[in-house]
Amino acid sequence: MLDIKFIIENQELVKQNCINRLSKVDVDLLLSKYEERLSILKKIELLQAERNKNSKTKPTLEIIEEIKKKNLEIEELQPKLNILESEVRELLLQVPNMTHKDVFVSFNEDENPVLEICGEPTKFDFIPKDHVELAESLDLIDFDRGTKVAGAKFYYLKNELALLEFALTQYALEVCVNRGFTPFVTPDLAKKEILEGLGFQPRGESTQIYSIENSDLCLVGTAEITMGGYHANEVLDEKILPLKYAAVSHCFRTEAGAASKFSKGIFRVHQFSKIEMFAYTTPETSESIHKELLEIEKEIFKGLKIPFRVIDHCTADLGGPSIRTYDLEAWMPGKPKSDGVMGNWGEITSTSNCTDFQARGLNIKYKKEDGSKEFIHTLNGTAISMARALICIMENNQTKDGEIIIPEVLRKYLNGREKISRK
RNA sequence: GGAGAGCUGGCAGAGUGGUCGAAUGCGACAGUCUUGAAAACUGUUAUACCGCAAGGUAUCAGGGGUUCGAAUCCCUUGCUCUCCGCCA
Repeated sequence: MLDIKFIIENQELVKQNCINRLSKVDVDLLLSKYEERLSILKKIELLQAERNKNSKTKPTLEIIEEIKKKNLEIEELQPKLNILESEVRELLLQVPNMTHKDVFVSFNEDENPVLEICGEPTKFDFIPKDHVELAESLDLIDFDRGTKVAGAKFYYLKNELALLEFALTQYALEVCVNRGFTPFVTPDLAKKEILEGLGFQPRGESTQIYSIENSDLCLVGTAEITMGGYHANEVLDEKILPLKYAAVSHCFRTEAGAASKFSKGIFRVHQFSKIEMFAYTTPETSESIHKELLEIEKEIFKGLKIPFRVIDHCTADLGGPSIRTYDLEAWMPGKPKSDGVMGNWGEITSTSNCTDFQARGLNIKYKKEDGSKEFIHTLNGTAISMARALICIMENNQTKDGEIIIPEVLRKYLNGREKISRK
């Protein structure tokens, strides 16, 4: 969340930022609720001060009566304060982070500037199949039984694809560890308060988050949640920064209302595995760490020899906590363009600089050399997201004979196998 | 899953109804002494919010209750530890 004082002092900037980011939050309402809250708080504190003066030692009957009166007044105001406090929090959680000055302002979320293209869209001298067809003919994914057992948008990975997921995990984890990241396997569930602190909205109609009934737990949509929550309510010594983590987790998303022909197969599913990078840094270094996260993402996909491009989210497409987000979009020969022609770029990674937005929500500070404390900066980035990486490999590496060439860097994890072929 | 014991400041640990936001020790920081260091001595040392300030309010795991007054009593949730059972 943003600092309420910052919002008060920069009302116009904040409002314009909300407009640029297509956020509908009512900043004026937030400010007036905050003011109202403050005036009631002051009244209560004054009454408490008056009351406390007389309750240090055993009071006379007269004074007891007086204290009782004050307490009644306080009890009357207290519920009002509680309501206002939760209303203020509710509104504050909806205000997006400020935006990096270099981010393209657009109200159209399809206008993300392309920064770079690495490799060229794969060319075939035959008509390429999409990953669903490939998976069917090679017996790599069982959609029907996934649906039977868990419902639509669940699937079983089978045979070489199941092995490939673990090979990808090993490969990406190795890249991260070589770059000084600490590897983790995290819980797949987390408390609502952690999600909220990080800027996720587990409640509401259009939430992407699964909640566990009769508990305050949610299924995580990304290990960003568990790694961001990792240091909640801690003060970290500046000397140990930056902290760089690479976390393996399952990810669960409701994908409410997301069904379409553009999300065929395992492109958009309710569950997948992912390695997420997460970094805690000082404000001075967060921007360079952000670049580093992007570089690692590129290294991982260059290593797999998958063509991709880098996009820089425009304001309309930025998530709430982020001031800037870069995505890698890989070439997916089986993904249709909006006009129906096969072959399109599809999102495979995303890296965001959340500055102190999440740290404020979870109260994570760092201690400087002079002893002062400040909110830390947090960043996250996808090292590899399995379902989508598998799509890339299947579709880009297919042969005329319907086989799939296994990327060289993965072969050592698969007993040296070079391709997946029909049985 | 059963039975029991706990949860207090950076740590250890006192405090069982009234100047307690909390003794004491350790640690940390600053100073004195010293060529320097150690030792010794002196002082400082939780957080958030309100306020220009003086100062005020809240916080002793979380929530609720009893009371004029709660770290202290009651209820409840969470967590930790010990023992038993079960289990990958």
